[in-house]
Amino acid sequence: MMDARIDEIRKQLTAKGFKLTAQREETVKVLLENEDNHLTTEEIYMIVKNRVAEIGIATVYRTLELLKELHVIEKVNFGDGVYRFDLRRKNQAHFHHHLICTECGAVQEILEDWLLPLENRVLLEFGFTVEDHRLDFQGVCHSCKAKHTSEECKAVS
Amino acid sequence: MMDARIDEIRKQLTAKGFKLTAQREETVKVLLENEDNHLTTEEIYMIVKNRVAEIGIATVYRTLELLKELHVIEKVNFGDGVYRFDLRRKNQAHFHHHLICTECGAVQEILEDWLLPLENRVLLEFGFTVEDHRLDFQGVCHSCKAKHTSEECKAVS
DNA sequence: TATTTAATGATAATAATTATAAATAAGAAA
DNA sequence: TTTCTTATTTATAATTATTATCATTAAATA
Repeated sequence: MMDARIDEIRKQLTAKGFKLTAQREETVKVLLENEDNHLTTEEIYMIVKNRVAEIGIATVYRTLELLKELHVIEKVNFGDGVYRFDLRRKNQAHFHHHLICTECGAVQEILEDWLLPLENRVLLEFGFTVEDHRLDFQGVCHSCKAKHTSEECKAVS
Repeated sequence: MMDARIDEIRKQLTAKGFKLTAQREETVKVLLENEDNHLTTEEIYMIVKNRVAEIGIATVYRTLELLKELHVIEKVNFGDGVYRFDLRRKNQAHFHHHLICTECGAVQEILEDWLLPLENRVLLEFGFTVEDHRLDFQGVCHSCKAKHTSEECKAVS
């Protein structure tokens, strides 16, 4: 299944005259293995370097930039000063939504697209044709709330 | 009206033991005068410097950080590598939505809050309590589309 | 007025990213 | 296969945005 995805990306690259080098392939693999995380360039570089020791960080930067151009990945910024990368899942045109916990920093994803009605409204009210979107919610996640209540219980007892 | 807004901010500051210095006041004024733009720290610094020549950029950074803490402004990142600042309008609890044109770069705002139903859904389905949100749409704005059609007309004639 | 504390400006330091240039690898042409 | 051309990489320098430091200044308080 991962091989199929890599082949697909190879085709996308060669179609535009690029090559899937060993460095690029390893970077793609790291992204595929971490589909649920949002890794920074640095983090991706560290993992890739363990496998292809002679890789330079500039190559990782370039590869990520290239994959972004091909819409294989998304470059996101949750406001903590670094860019993170997020694989666009197969058969999923839209960029998924995020629930960012302001207490523990956990990022949960909503895979379903909740914005189609709003995009229609944007077209009608503003004459703006939406090509992509981004929706993040900041707040307190389920487990942090659970932590609070248990702490309150302790405080009372 | 601007003075009233500044007074309000002064109160917020003094309530927390901070002062509204001349530098801070001038920075706030620039933000108020540019409510519809999303200025970078550098841009804000340049404008303020024209009025208070001896101000240093570190002060602008610090002031913006402080205003962010007080929820007077929002720090946003549209993915172009710099942070921009956006004044939270009076009587408007939520952070407004953005329509970002990928052709001309214009950023239009939706002031109305369209996300309340979705925030309720997030609570029900994920047990996640939303404190804030961010919604950006990328696409083609009305005037860029108009440009296209006129160019197509020229091409035909 | 003297004293304490907050805030500032100048500048150094850091962190992330991008540019450069020489070396290497890969594919196409001979 | 060998040569030629081009893409890609590595290592490193340069750049950019941001943060930290620290001496100085301004403001508030006793």
